[in-house]
Amino acid sequence: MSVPFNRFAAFADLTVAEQQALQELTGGPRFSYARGDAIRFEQEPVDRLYFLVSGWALTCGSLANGGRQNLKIHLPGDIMGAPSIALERSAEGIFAATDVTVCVIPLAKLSNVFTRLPRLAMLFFMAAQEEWVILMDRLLAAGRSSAKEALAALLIYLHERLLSPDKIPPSYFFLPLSQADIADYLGLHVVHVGRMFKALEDEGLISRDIRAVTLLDVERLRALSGIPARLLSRCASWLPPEI
Amino acid sequence: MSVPFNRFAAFADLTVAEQQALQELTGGPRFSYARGDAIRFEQEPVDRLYFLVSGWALTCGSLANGGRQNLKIHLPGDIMGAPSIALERSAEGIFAATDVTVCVIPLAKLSNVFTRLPRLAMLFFMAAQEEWVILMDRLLAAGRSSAKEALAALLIYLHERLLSPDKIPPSYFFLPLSQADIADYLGLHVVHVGRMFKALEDEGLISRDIRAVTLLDVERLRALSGIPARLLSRCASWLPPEI
DNA sequence: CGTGCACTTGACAGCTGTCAATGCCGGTGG
DNA sequence: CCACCGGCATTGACAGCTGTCAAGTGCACG
Repeated sequence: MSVPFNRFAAFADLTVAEQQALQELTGGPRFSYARGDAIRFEQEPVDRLYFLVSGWALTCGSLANGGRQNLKIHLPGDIMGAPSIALERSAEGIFAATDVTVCVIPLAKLSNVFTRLPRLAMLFFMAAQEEWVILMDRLLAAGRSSAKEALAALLIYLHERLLSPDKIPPSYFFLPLSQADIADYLGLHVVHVGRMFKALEDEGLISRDIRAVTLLDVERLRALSGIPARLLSRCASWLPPEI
Repeated sequence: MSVPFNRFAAFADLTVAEQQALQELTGGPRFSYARGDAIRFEQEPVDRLYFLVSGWALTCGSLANGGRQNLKIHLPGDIMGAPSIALERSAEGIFAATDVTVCVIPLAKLSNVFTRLPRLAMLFFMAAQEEWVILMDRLLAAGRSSAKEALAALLIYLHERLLSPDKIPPSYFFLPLSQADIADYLGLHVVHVGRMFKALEDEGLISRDIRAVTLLDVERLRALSGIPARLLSRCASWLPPEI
């Protein structure tokens, strides 16, 4: 069972050679981690990427004063660890939010793809830019929204990401993150995350189960978050030619 | 007079072909904008990048509730507008913080570089990842720091960026941003930015002039910010071969 | 049945937002 | 040369959101 690179297919229909190259990148041996384990710490030397095969993972940064923040929630099919390839030592740690399986991608293999398949290289570049936009929306939510709006933005974001594999929006979805995880994601404190969950529930926007949530009014939640829906570029005319 | 791509040279020594390609990318006609002008609005179609030849510019995002945030401060030599190449319509606006000169880079030219020069393509990819790390540090500063710490982080960031061209740290530097600009950058409000400037001044960490600032104790400011210094990867062994 | 983790609730403090008034400075026009 | 004006920075008072601390509940697990 292989996990698709949904992200790249969103930008363009992949050629056979490109699909094969991605298969090869993510075809290496699998490694398992238990919930809470570190997949990579901060300040480690950088020589690889990680492909998340199953489970949820968190990319996490920390501050000298002890503050930490979850920067990205990874779902199966995500590539992890890319931001640090520009650095001597990794800036972000990667942790298993549930039990996970990952596959290691040596950076030399990535270079090989850039050399052989320019169009795929451009898709990697575009995916990196998309990540910047996602983080930009995070910064907007953190800096210019209330805690409740930021939580709404997180729920909408997860809703959209979980929607993509089969195009059926699961307004009920599994949410294996603890409130502490979410607090670290939103830059809030655990107690306040609990208050905001309760506020959204009291307003009839969501309902909650054990480690799961139902969005009762997606559009009202989206409006509350204030983040516009982003439409990905598809088959741009300026992409490098297929090989 | 040409403005160098300092960023790429930081990752590897460029070949003649790579230098020529960059010259060509940034060799197009210049356009001038006055302080405050929009270079590109949000929600515009995306078919180009911008190269900042002179002056300071701001990349800015906005929220449905009217909140806006400056996401990136651009100095001469920066490429602007890249994040939106993954999108149908631009997510970020670009504005002139001072009078500026820019050069337009059609995306087709960028694709051409990816096709011809895989190693340079990888350097573009690494630069994109570096931008993510910078934004990640922003998010840490916004979410897990006090307003004073976040302002210290901004001053340290500018100090390091202004240092790079000639390696002489100008602890006194020109700061052409208004307090309103800085408030939008930090996710604070103008009045509070003024309070924090005054606090840093009262503590002997900085002194201020008209649109300029002096860092009186860089190391204490850095410690206050809590952001570690990042060491860029240089001449990584896994880079694609030179052409 | 005891332990530990996660979540909930309440009270209170503090940081930051908000509003309003003032002052400074440069530019403009008479 | 002087008066006026707009943009920007400063200051003060106050409110509100979020942080902080502490205690209590419920559930999973051994």
